[in-house]
Amino acid sequence: MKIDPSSPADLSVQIAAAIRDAIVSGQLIVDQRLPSEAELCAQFDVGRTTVREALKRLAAQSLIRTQRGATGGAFVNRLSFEEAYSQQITTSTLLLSMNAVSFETACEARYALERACAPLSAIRRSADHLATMRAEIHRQGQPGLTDEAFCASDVAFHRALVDGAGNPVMSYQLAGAVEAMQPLMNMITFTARSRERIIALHSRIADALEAQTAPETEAALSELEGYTLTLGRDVMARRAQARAAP
Amino acid sequence: MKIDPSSPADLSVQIAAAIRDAIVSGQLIVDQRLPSEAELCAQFDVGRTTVREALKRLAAQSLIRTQRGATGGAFVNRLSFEEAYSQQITTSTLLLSMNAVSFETACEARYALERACAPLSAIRRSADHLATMRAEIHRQGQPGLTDEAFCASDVAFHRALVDGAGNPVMSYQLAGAVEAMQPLMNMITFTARSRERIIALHSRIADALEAQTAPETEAALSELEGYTLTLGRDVMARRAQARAAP
DNA sequence: TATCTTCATATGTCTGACAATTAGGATTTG
DNA sequence: CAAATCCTAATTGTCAGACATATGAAGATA
Repeated sequence: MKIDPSSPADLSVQIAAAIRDAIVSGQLIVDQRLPSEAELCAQFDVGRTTVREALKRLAAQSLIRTQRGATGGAFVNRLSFEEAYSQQITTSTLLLSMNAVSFETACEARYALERACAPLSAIRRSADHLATMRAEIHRQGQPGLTDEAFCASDVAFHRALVDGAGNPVMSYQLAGAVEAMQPLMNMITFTARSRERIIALHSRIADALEAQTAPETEAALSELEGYTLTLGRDVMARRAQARAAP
Repeated sequence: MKIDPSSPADLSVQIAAAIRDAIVSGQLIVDQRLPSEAELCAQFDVGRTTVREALKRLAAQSLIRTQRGATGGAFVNRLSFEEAYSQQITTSTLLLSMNAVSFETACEARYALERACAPLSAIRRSADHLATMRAEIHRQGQPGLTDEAFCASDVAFHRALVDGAGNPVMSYQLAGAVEAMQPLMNMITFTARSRERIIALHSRIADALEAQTAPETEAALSELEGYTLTLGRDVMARRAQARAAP
């Protein structure tokens, strides 16, 4: 692990990159302790501030964790699925909010990915997953439910569908789609949507999964996509109209 | 934006979280300049070290960028698709290498997601995408190609398929699947695979996309999945045998 | 043996200093 | 006057040293 003090890049960036490479390439393995800050200072011939900033960069990416005290230090962190989920959700949320992604594009991606779970979920969904879905459907039907709560329940429903596929890698990959895009869509469509219709489609999905019929699940998801898309376009059109004649 | 000095959490973590929240919630918008380090020190009533570590954490997540000089400072960064791609690839790679994900699980997720692109790609793939795929197929057939180069070409081929869907959100979501899992699979199967067979399947996929027939594309992908799975199992079995009788 | 104390070690934070970079204004020069 | 140059102020990057805080381990004590 070496750095170039004459490089224009910040030293802390270079040090972080060097350590990251060592982790990714397997030179440093999970739970292994990194040298102490003082040792890293000596190794890279830099001040402690610089080493610390490099370590904070890595900590921000969940690559390491630090512990204070006598036997403390920085340790290579086992990246858990949970941490990866939440990172993906933040990244997806920002990506969508900062890049002018059209409603159509986000909607298309979200449902295409979710349909990919349908065949697996139809085979593997457990009673637990079905129970979660039914419970969320029931909650969605309760009068007086706020829009926020309905949206959260909506996310939980789709989450159960995705998790039903019993593939943690897919659940991770879809975290962004479900937990970042769904709220975004809800935010756009909540004024216009019919809860009844959504609940009916959710029920159809749950029924299809219970019957383990993948094509029907996919069909219901496609219909939900179509409905969401129509809603989105309606809202957009209304907004454009409002802007044109205020 | 407030922090709690009596909290057990590190101050720099709290400050980073406060600023992150402000960005995600839209209080700070893209390209907006954050207060200078000195101002942030005063605002949070902490030392400059602490503020700087917080800013480095955010920089590591591409949430801000910093610039030196008179009109410099920290600015809210527009998270580009490219940055998001590379973050996803690193995360996916680590997630797979650190969490004992079975070959079957990774393979299943990867092809399920890629099949989700097939219908869109069959409709939208441009001549460019087809040309890329054909070029990669040609390269894959050249004798003397190293395993690394074959793997890279393999990734490029699948990447073109995914990009052919013309949906940047899907391309982003699939970056991890293609660029992290594909190399992993190649690493496992390269000793046993038949390049001819893979090339034949790639050609079948390219033909199907050229003819814009989604089902045939999906079928070819499924066959590729099946072949990859068989290979993986063979290799695993051979390894187990080698361990049992060395 | 069980509990308490002390200590060494490590990270977390603060202060002050200086270096490096950069934009913009002031000054000099043709 | 215009252009080039220099100067200056603002800002981040790095460093050194100090102290605060947390924590495990060894030693002292009941």
